[in-house]
Amino acid sequence: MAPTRELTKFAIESVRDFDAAQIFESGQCFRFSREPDGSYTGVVRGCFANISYDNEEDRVAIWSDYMPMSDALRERFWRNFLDLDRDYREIKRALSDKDPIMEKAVTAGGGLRVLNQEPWETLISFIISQNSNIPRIRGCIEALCAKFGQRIGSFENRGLYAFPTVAELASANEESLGACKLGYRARYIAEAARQVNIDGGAFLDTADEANTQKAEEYLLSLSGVGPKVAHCVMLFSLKKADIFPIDVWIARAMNRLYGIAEDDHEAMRAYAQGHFSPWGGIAQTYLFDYIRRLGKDAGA
DNA sequence: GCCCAGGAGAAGG
DNA sequence: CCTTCTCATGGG
Repeated sequence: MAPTRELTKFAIESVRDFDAAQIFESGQCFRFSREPDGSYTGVVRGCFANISYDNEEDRVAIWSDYMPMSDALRERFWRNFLDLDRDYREIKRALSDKDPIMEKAVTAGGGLRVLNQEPWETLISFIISQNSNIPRIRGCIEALCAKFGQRIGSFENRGLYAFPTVAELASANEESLGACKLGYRARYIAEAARQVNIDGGAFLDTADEANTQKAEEYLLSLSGVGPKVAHCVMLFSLKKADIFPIDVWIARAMNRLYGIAEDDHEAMRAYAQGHFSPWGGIAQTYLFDYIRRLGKDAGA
């Protein structure tokens, strides 16, 4: 990629099991866009970044805004975001051994990884996601960032904005939120922002491995957050790799591929717990990708 | 125009 | 506890 603003390059070597398109178009994140050269640009914790992968050199290249930190911390930052410290080769092997369906899913989406995103952004993004579709969710989030987030410059004629902070959304009124085409979700977001603003949302920054129960309980207490949204926040931003979020696509996959009744989410969760643990959440990511490849009519 | 979307909340049984 | 209805909107 030809940098058109003051960007610095950072490379991470010896990375395998990585496919930028699979990762950034998997529906786990909504702020990355594909560039003509196949790289992906987005904003991570207020930092603009363009991320690409060289399949022959096993190298991830990241062009980003200047980051005021040592190279060691910078590497840790991106390794954490991209989940590079997890051995997906081993996880894929373990999941493939479980059953032939998962083996196919893992083979098809072999470059997927579960990103470690910023919890607040993940929370709001998945409140928006309910009963919507991915292109529209992306549009709503970009509108929200442009209207309430801090401007951090531009890239290729597009304005760049940080995701709005808790305080920025807590002080927004419902009508101005409505301008982002959020529909009935505008109230959920206004209320959730005020709740988190008051209680500090402490857990959102301190993902305690032993605190899964408390994290879920807290999330479910927020406006507009039910089981599915809570589980997505836990999996995609709180490092809960064994959590198995169930949406319409996963329900479809568990029905068509595993023969479980499409409305029996409890049976699906039990099956996941029994067969995919401790990688239920990662298995879910492969399955989500796989059933969408097959199409909604697959196996019907 | 019609159906659907990475659901949640409230009401009613 | 469970089932059903409603919510606002745009992408395909």
